[in-house]
Amino acid sequence: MKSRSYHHGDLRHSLIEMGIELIEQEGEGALSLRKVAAKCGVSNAAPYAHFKNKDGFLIAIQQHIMDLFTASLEKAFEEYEDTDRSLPMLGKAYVMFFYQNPFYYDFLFSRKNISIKLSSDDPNNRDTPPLAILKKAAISIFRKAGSPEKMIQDKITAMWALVHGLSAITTMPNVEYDDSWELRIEEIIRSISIPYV
Amino acid sequence: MKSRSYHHGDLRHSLIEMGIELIEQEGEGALSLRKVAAKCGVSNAAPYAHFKNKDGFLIAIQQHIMDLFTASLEKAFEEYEDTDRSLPMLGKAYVMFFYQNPFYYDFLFSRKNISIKLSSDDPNNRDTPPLAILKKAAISIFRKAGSPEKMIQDKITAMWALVHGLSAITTMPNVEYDDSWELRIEEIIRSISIPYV
DNA sequence: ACAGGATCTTGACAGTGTTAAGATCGTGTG
DNA sequence: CACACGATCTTAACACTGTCAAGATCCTGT
Repeated sequence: MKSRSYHHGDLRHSLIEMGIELIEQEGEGALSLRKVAAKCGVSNAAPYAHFKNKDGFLIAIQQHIMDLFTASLEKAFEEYEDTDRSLPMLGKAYVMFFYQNPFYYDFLFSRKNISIKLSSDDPNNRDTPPLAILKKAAISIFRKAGSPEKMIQDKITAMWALVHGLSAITTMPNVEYDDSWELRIEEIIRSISIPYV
Repeated sequence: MKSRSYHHGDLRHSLIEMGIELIEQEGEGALSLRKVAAKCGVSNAAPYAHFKNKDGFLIAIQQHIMDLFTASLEKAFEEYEDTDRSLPMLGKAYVMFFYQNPFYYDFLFSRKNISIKLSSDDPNNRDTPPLAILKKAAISIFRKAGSPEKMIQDKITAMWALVHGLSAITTMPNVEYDDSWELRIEEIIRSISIPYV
């Protein structure tokens, strides 16, 4: 933590924080390793001691945002667990996380080449935490409602697509919303999920 | 069209085509104005006679892809007009367009700063053609089915979010699909839209 | 105490977007 | 038909970027 010594002390975290700050202020296009390094009072090549290259740095930021996303969904899951609103509220949390931080959505899903996976390709079907939480809640609800087992997969996918699509739409520039958008989100999700419950 | 003269003859179109080709071959990260110019046998600064800057070039590519998207939806709309499958099939066309060209999805929706709008912010509510077609078909179906007028807006948004979300999900890397994904798309859309029809 | 690894700096290179200045071409106007 | 003017293209340069090699500095375990 000493700031005047040769070694920074906490450079990795500082770089990530300053990187996010820079993107929020000037947009992702203005992000450069050199600028972030300068913001941390450190030289050009210093970041290369902590990240393989710029993509590695971006992936670290994505991971950081993904952790925030996970925490946000977990909180909503616990709050409404075993409630009749559990699924709509979880979906709303999914959408609101990005609605309130549009840059998070862009940054998490806009760079296909390096983006971390939401759904996994390993044979054990181990999804990323956010998706796993959503699926878990959905399965529970749909089973309880007596949905035919063979349709549950499609319903889960539909539920995921709905909230992900709402996230995409609500973070688009220049999309118009007549009413309070936040209130409508819950109704929209409910209008889809209710028939299943 | 003469290729050896000082003037290229059709540089603007060539740049766009070569740009798309380059992205498809080497990824969007490898796209540079200089490389595209070279591919067209033209010098560094030549593109600046046709586009204000790189963003202008990217916007032109987006516009080109948007035209393809519009044509694709219009075709599906005409094919299934006044059918009981019109809305699911239109939704499927929406998803399949991007599923079959994942790079189109990225390029159209991944760059918030410059992306052309799907929904418009002008008071006349004039949406972009693809969205307008989808809304038109949805309104017609929902009205015919006797949906309460004040819920139609939410249902349309849900429909849009569903197909847009499916597009996002199916173009993600490393998302696993057990069965033939194309067939499932129709069922997923139907499972949502049927209750309304 | 000190060797070795982690961290950081300096300096350099190739590639990029962009602009200014000027060369070449085509085309409408007299 | 001439020719001036605008559209198109080239050359040359600038600042900025990602990245790496070589070396300086610091920390930590033994």
